[in-house]
Amino acid sequence: MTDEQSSDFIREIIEQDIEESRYDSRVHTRFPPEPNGYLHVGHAKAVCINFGIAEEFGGLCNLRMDDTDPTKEAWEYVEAHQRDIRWLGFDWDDRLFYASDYFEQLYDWAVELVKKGKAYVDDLSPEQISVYRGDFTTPGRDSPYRGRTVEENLDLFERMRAGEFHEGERVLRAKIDMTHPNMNMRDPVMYRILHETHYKQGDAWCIYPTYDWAHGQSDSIEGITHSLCSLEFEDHRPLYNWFLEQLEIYHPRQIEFARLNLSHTVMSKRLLKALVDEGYVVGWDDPRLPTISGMRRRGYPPAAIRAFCEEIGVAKAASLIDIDMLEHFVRDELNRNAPRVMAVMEPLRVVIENYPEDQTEIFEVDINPEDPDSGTREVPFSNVLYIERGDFREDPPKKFHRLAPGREVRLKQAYLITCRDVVKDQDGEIVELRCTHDPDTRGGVTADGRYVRTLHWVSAEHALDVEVRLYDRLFTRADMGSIPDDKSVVDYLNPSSLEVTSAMAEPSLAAAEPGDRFQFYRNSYVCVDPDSTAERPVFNRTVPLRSTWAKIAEKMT
RNA sequence: UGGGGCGUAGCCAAGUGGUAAGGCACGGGACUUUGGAUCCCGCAAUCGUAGGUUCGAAUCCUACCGCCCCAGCCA
Repeated sequence: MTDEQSSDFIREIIEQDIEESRYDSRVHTRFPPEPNGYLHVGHAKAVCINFGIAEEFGGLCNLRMDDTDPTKEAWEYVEAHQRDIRWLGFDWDDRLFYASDYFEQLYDWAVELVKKGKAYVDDLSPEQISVYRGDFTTPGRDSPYRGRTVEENLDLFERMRAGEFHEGERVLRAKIDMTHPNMNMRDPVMYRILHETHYKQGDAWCIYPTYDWAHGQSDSIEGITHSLCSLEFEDHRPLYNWFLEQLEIYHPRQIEFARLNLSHTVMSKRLLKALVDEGYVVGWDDPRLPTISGMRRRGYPPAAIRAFCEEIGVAKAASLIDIDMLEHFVRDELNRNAPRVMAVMEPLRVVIENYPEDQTEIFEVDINPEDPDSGTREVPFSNVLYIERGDFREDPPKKFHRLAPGREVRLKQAYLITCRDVVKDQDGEIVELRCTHDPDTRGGVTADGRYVRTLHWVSAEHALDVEVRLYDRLFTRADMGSIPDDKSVVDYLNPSSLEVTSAMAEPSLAAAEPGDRFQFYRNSYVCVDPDSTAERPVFNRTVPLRSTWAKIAEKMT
């Protein structure tokens, strides 16, 4: 966003256009979602491209709802889209538009095409239209209604609008070429009859323009210079050009780029909606979903998503990006900004034998060692503590450098302690460690500079019992776009994509608010969930910290 | 099969006739009050294949192969 010199083929085209004073050197883009579901990372990429390019070239980017299908759209989605795009860090000022607000203009233009003999009302059924269209190898045939007079077409089209016909009874079609090798040019449907209430236009209309008829003209109306869209619209470009030429109106330039595919997840609104509707996840904002709202709830910072979108680039090759890449940017951002806090996931009781039983010390612990200006927080210390069970081994393997009988470790910014004894229950289970602390190491400082590992800890009596939701990838398969025909995405759901557990956390966390992000020291980045209450704080694991120890341990087994 | 696109390391991706950037992942080391971070170093590409043009080709030409999209009154 600052000194980016990174470019791509789209930016190059735009630079070229500016140089040639095309569109008076203006740059005006738009992000045109349909309000029929929630936005996901794939949309985030498009948002970053459209808003980002406008920003870079000193231009503007509109937000436009492409709302031409009343059967699928709703205000809920319009609102969610705005919330999500703002959260991502972009702003459209007062330029929120709706394709449905152009319905009247679109209708007038359709009438104009009818008058020019370039559009006609067809009485064929949907099935017949499909048959008449032919296929890849067979040219289409003209509809028997293709030869209607302008007067007849005008009359019929008016009556379509007036509501005289049933759904599916007639459509308005562009009269282009039924034998065209590009299927989109075989007299595409411009209007269909839908006796449906539109979430925004109410019952004002019973004929609705198709996307193909509405999209190009909407861009034209808004004076868009560069209509950036995904690859699948490449073959629609000739059609959009045809409409614009027939209408002799302002002509934006369309450029297509590859949409984003992420490993271990799905990116189609249809599949996401199915997962939500069928209860495989808790909602559109389930932290396991790649939706913007899901990532927000999971704890992904918007800056990380933006950095990710910048890094993956813009190209035309179909790609599948490893989710590790996204997580890298999440960690990168959180490492620099997330306050550190101590929470013990699997508590092992530690008693400091030479520390006064009735004493409590308050230590000032760094909020974020990465950020010298972040200050400190207060953490209470007492003679009974919890440390991570995995930080102790009775019989430590070769490369294990943490606590073990007779060994010394540092408790983060508190004291160095040495393990003196191991207490077990009847089953031989370790239930407690008896340790001593070195009073000369207050704050974790050693006079002789001896090197010991540092552990996180929490005072038992002050600890907060919190819920922690551990998330993992939603699907076990990397490429969900190429599953076998006899399988469904549900077959690849990761059974352990969510595991609910608890932790003993330092008391400062009692003040945490939903949406607050932290690093559970040495463990994970987390984010307070909206389900959180004062009685029961709930944390979502955004992403675990990387761990070379985990790799070593894995190799040893 | 007709049309439209795309093929550069495990995954993204620069490169636009002068001898293959960068990021992710991975491996090693230094440092460390996070086995994190940081810093070094390493890693891997006969540039889909085969021909051709050229002093010189990932870049130009030809053929072939592979992958993606299109036969909604969805967007």
